Amino acid sequence: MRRMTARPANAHQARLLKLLRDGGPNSRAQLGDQVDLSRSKLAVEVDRLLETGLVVADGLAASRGGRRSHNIRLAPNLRFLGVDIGATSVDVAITNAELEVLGHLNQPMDVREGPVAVFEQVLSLAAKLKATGLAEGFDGAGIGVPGPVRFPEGVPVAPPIMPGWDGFPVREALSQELGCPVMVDNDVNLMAMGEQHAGVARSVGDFLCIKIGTGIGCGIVVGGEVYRGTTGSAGDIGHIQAVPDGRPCACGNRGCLEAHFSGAALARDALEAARQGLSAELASRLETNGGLTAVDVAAAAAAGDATSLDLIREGGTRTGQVIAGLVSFFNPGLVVIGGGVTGLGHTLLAAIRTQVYRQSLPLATGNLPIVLGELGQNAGVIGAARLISDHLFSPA
Amino acid sequence: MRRMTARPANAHQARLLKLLRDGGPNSRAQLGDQVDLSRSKLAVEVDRLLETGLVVADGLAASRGGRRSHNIRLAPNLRFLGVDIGATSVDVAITNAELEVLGHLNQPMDVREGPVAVFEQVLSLAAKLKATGLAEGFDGAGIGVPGPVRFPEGVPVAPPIMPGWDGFPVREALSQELGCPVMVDNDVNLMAMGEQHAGVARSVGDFLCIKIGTGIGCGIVVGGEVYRGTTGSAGDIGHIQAVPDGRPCACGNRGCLEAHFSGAALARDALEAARQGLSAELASRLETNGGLTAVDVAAAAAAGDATSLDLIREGGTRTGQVIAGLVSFFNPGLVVIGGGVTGLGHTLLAAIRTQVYRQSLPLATGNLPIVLGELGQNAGVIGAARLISDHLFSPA
DNA sequence: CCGCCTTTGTCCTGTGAGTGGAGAAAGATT
DNA sequence: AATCTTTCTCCACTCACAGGACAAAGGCGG
Repeated sequence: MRRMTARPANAHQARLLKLLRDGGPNSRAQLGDQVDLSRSKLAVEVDRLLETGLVVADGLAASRGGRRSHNIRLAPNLRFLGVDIGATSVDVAITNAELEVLGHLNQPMDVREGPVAVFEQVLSLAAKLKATGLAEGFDGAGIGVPGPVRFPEGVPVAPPIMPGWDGFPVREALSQELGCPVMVDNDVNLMAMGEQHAGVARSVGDFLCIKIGTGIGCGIVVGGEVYRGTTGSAGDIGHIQAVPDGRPCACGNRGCLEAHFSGAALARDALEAARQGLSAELASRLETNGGLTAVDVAAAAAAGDATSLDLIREGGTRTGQVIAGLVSFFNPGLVVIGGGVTGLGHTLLAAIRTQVYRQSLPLATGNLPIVLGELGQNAGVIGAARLISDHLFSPA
Repeated sequence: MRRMTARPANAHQARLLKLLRDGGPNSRAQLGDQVDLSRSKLAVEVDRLLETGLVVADGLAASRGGRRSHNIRLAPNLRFLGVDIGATSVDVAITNAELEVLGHLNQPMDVREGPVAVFEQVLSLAAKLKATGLAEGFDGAGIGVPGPVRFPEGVPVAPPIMPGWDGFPVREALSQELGCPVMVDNDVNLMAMGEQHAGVARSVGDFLCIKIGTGIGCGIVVGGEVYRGTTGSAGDIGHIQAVPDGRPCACGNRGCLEAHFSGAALARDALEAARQGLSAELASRLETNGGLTAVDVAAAAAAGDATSLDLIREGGTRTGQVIAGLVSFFNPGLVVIGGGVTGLGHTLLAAIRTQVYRQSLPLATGNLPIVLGELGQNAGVIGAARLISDHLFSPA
């Protein structure tokens, strides 16, 4: 099947495509209300989009009191692939052009196996999704990796937790395999874009998106655009010092936030607590599973285990301390908390909120919502689809 | 005398005005090289600018191997007023349209006297400069105040150190008095704009500008534009916690950076040291002057006083700790240190650098210059002139 | 000093983007 | 059935802009 080849020829067409992506099928008249073009000009551009096949007619709209308008929508056969590579698992999803998730697969995996092994997994998951009839091919793919990325080239740079990925041409390689355009970004940035597109951060221009998973990272959105920093490492807050002379960290320093609270740190603390006999609940889980993860702590906390609740609260406080500093500095309109340990939920959120509101100045926190992300596992893949669609729906 | 009334009619004219502002007088041909317009179009726009009187002919340019081109420049009688209100002094300067400082006055003063008293001072200083024949009137004014500003309206909001200024219509009032357009911003943001326009930050897109004066603030520049945050309080880093359970701060918390290091904190520490007999140098200065300020500490340190050097080093370390966190988060291409205590100079800078390079990840610090601002007292007023010129040199 | 090349400035025409109005088409309202 | 709304199409007109022809002004070698 022939895939999307056309791109919008000008800014007007790009604008229209994004309106159709974000607002779904729409009548010509409604589009006219949103774009500030004369009717004649609009008709010309819409006709050209129809010619390219990016957009198709979709019946008649309901009347608004007069002649009914014609509906148009993005081509229903367009498909984007969203890939979210985490430290310990990978998510792959297929979306339509409106970025609705049509199918989603998740598989445990270790990034440290290296890019080749991981790519095999990703491609096999993509093939599995395709086999269900959801897609006949991909018009574009977005992919997130858990480390800094040189964005224009789509290449990871010096990623601490993914040895073997440094300099690997992710974009180039995946594009080759899939035969479609690919964009690469940091996983946290994609989560931020996901929540911005379809989650809690709709209509917020400046916000922070804290992702707490195996590590801790922060997506920064300035004026609706992801800010990546000079070398692509912006938002790397896991190694901000949270505790002076605190625990040694893999990075060589002491007291890094990530050493005190993250999925990995939480598992370690829980193991320690179980071994020391501080928590019967955790000890029994350790025995059953032969190991402990953040998920066990979440479950134990939900069952009322005091030790687990304390661990979560203390972690939330540490995280809150760091976030308080960022809030003073950045003055965001919203802070989103997401990532794997979101299962820790409201206990964590409450601890973070308490600390931030206590430590930041009222002017910055006065009207500052701190909320959990609402897309869960979908945030990353939706963000990935959004990334590539933004690229493809821009003038060439 | 008639003042500037015209504004650029379109983006091309705005572009040309800014080129002439930033690059000085220029030939039509050279402008053509920079703007990617056809010669005919360029000629039309330049002619229109000449008609408005914003730019004037300025003789013939040197030959580049053929017919000599005509020079043009911004009208030489255009004047901007730059005002930088600090906590303890006020700077007023007059610039031409190229933002060169033609005259500069500085006067000690206390913001806490309130807006009315301060405005009187500012207007009298402006009048004094005018009286020297530097200007016959002002085409625009920029003004910086030491606290958060609701930027679009030009009104201070909840400024901690300037009671009485909250909600005072600075923009409106000054515009009325001077009879010209006025823009208001935080003093730190203006310092950042100054260093960006004429100082160390030329050609850097993303950078931080730390101003250490009576308090501590940080100007944030993203993609060449000042970032002000959701409520205009971005960069307010003085109350980030630097020392857990540290000194009580005026804001009600403990351990704020500003409570441990700033002009005010340094003076307090020096006084304490002098009284306790820890430093003969400081004690003698105390006796002579009847009080101590950051300037005394700088002088004592320059004279080799160990206690003063220690105070500066410790302050630099604290500041460096906070900056390290910001660097990890923001990944800037440059960090500029400026403000009143820049007299502390390289001792301070060395301590900050040491701490930042020790605590941040190599990817963020790898190629990160940390330097002193090079404009000193001029940074704020140049930034102020830049602010209003950016406004006036944009299409209405 | 003279011819020739280069650069700059001016004039003019062609093109394509875009606007706005007239009127037709299609439906709602009474 | 008559009238009002809304939508769509068509067309003429304006405007921004490019690009070429040509003139003006200078440099340079003989």
